[in-house]
Amino acid sequence: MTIADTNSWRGIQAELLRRINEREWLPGSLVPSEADLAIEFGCARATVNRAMREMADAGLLDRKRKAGTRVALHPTSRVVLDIPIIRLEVEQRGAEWRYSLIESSAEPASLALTSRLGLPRDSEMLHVRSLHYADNRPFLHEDRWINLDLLPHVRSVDFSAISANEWLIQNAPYTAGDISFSAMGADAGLADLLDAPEGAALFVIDRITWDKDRPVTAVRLSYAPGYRMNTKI
Amino acid sequence: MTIADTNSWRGIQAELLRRINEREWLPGSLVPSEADLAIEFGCARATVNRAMREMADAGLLDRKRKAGTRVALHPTSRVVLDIPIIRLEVEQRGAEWRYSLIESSAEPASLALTSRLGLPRDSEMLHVRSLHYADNRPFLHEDRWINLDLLPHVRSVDFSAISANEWLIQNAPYTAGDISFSAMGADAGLADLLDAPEGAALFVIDRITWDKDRPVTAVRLSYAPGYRMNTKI
DNA sequence: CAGTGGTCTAGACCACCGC
DNA sequence: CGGTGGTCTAGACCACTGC
Repeated sequence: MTIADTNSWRGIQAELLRRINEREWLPGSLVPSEADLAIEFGCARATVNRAMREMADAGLLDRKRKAGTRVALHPTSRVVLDIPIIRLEVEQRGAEWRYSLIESSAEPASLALTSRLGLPRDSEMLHVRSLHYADNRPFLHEDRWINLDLLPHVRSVDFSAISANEWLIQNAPYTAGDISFSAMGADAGLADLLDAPEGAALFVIDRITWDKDRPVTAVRLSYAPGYRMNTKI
Repeated sequence: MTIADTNSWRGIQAELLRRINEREWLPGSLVPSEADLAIEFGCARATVNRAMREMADAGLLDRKRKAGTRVALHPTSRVVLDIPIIRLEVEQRGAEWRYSLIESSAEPASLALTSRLGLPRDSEMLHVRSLHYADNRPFLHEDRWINLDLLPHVRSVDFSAISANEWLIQNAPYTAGDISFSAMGADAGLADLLDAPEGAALFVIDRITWDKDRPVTAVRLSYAPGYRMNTKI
């Protein structure tokens, strides 16, 4: 009974998921050791490990050496978001992408920004603001600051021909990033640009990327009203 | 040269990441086969596979049998969000969590909802609305519909003693879910509940969970203004 | 100390698919 | 056909940690 269809790691994982979902293994309870499960399923321990490691990564199992493996008490759902290049995001929605540069100029960055990035105060950064359109309707406003120390040659890039979003992804690798999602009311300027009423609720993504502790770019994406970011668990 | 610090899979992965980040391997280019890399690093092929599989999962590499492994052309950044129980989310912020039930009653669900869930029209569902507080200030409004066909005994649960959020996580397993994030202006009712001005921009999470194609629950979480959801890449 | 998970190995077979 | 990644095995050593 409860024989996995196959003794592949996927089959074993499915069986383990079933036991958790059907409350055969209760939250918080200790589950058999890898070695025991390997015997039960008639496979190598590495195969059981492969199945269980993913479940532990996903937060479904808590594993500790010597203490063994337990079914997680508070299974936090883990959501994976893919954040593509904006052009591709628009095109994947079946819309025509268009892009328009508003402003690109080197300016001293605000104290709030430089301190957040760990740069000297009054550092000069390249400030690029642009609008992305989907089928000729404003889709999002991209407000970006680029670290000129790290990318000096960015001064000569023509951001009316390629979006900063796309240029950076192709030319400025990063090793880490902070992202936050929030909602914000549109101020007068944004409302005008996005063709929305002032105060309209906008979905906002703030992102800072780093290349080994050196900041690359800080960007705020403000989506036109009605935008939804969808995914599955 | 370019010797990995160790021949552990993490060391190898770090070295591969370095080669990609430093443009030693260009986007779109073919990288050596697992077997060749195993020889180069002096380790087993499985160890190289372990390192590369994660990078492929993360979208950094494109792998195909026979065709080999290439550096991804459009590295879409993949973001992982952990969505915990609301009580824990509040407590992790160092605030005191409090909860208050607004309403819990069985009602026929709207046509929009039943069709979305694939239930017969006018199906009766349990409608639970409640407020979560952080340090006595409104934190979020939870507006939930629960499938009474799937969970008939939920009628007798006292949702003034335990939040629907927490009860469901502990008692109603699911196998899949759809999530969407958006921004919404507060209507009069929400504004009043969340102690916010009418029209204030709210961060909203809509989630539907399924247990093998049967809907479990649909919920909308409307966060009080100022909420940010943070994560790292 | 001893049991558990974390990792690595050397080898093997297979599925896929470009050639 | 043959090269590549996907997976599985049997075994091994080790790190961690509860007892």
